[in-house]
Amino acid sequence: MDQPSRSAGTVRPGGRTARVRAAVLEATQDELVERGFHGLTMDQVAARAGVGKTTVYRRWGGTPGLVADLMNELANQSSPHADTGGIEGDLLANAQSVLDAITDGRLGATFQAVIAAATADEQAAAALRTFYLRRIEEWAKAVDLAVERGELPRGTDGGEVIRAISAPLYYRLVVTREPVTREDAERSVARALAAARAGAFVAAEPAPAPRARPRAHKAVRAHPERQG
Amino acid sequence: MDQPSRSAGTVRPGGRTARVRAAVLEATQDELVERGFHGLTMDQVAARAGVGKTTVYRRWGGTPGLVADLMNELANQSSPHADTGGIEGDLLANAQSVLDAITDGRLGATFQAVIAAATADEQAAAALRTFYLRRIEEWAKAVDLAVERGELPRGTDGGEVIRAISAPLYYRLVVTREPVTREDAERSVARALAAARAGAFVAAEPAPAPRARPRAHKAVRAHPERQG
DNA sequence: AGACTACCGAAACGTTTGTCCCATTAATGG
DNA sequence: CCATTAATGGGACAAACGTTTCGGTAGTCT
Repeated sequence: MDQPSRSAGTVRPGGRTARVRAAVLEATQDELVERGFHGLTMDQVAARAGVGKTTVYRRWGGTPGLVADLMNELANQSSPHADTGGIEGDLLANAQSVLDAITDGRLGATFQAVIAAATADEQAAAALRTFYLRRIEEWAKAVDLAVERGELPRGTDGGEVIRAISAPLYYRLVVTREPVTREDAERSVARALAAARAGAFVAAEPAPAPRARPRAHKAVRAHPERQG
Repeated sequence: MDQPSRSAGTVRPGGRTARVRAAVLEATQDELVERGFHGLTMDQVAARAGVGKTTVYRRWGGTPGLVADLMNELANQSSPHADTGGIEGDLLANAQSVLDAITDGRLGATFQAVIAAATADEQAAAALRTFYLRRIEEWAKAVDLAVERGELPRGTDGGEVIRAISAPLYYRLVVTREPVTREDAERSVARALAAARAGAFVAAEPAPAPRARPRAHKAVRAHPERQG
């Protein structure tokens, strides 16, 4: 939200500023791995980065600002969706990357920290939301391709399929706080795929004819013959 | 973990102690509604409850302890699973109760606070885990009944179905931080149900014969002929 | 009713956290 | 290479936080 990465107008993005930012973000990540978000202190980060405490407060405001900036940094490094040629392979790749983001030591600590920070700070929440909406949008393309290949019903909402795969993993991470395993990821894919094939991810109401809307109260069913 | 509700051995659960606890927990909830977990301070809670700051520190230790105790209190008030006669109605009731727990002002603030607290404190995490595992276990019965009625494939994992319904809602709440609506809840039920009917929630490997294990890599399929 | 004692509460205390001031450093532009 | 000035860094400062002490209040038991 501020000017951590690149400032407006007539400032100097030159060497020192960038160097300080890199050192601070790296120190932040180290601290997150060792102590988690609640154990993150501005003082400690400044000391570890070898910069003045004042500087860290001035540029990031507080620990939520630090993790938010870190998240924005990760957002710039996000990779494109997989394209294995089949929808199951793509979705498994997606689930695997979610699993990494959760369980991998350094990366996992960062993501969990941002989730924690987002519960307390709107800036961190915005960074989190932006990151995931962008990520969902990217991976939704894989689903769209599968629809075009005829692997999934026409009209399937790609973004929702991607969410459906991530959701159970985050549920275990944040709500029930159980360990999240590779098997969980595979099951998640299998289930989302089963629902998608059954047409449960086809948008309910395109509403072109506003006449006697079909209140689907029993279950949502696929209509593959509808021309998208 | 301490002795908030009822102490061990030769203590006095008498009037005053219970009165103090009630006042403190209510003040805690009020503060959570107004300021959220990160704005919760022991000082403020004590003042609002009209009790001494020392007392709150002594009995609850810190703000995570407060929300953990609050969660334990809610756990005691949890209601049994719905039984509408059909699995879809039951699952919709479940989704609705999750939705309430998330969006309802007072209740929602409490649950979100516990989720936030759990990211920082093991005591709060334990309270959260216990609450949800118990809740899942309770609602899984509704799925089991549906299996017995023949509405779902034999061997369907009830707990996993219940998780699958809650997961997308919490995902929106905690990760993408989008508003969670009634439509989200209904969609969640429809999708979980579609996957369940397709047999995607049938346990993959009962593994009685450890010979040449069937690596199900294509998709998980139902085996309704297995004798439970 | 009276003694016992578990529990509570007000205030003082040391520690941690965040802010401010001002001298110093080092990019930038000529 | 030098002047300019954005940005940094150390240290002093105020506020918030959590802990400790000790006197007071009110259940509990006989």
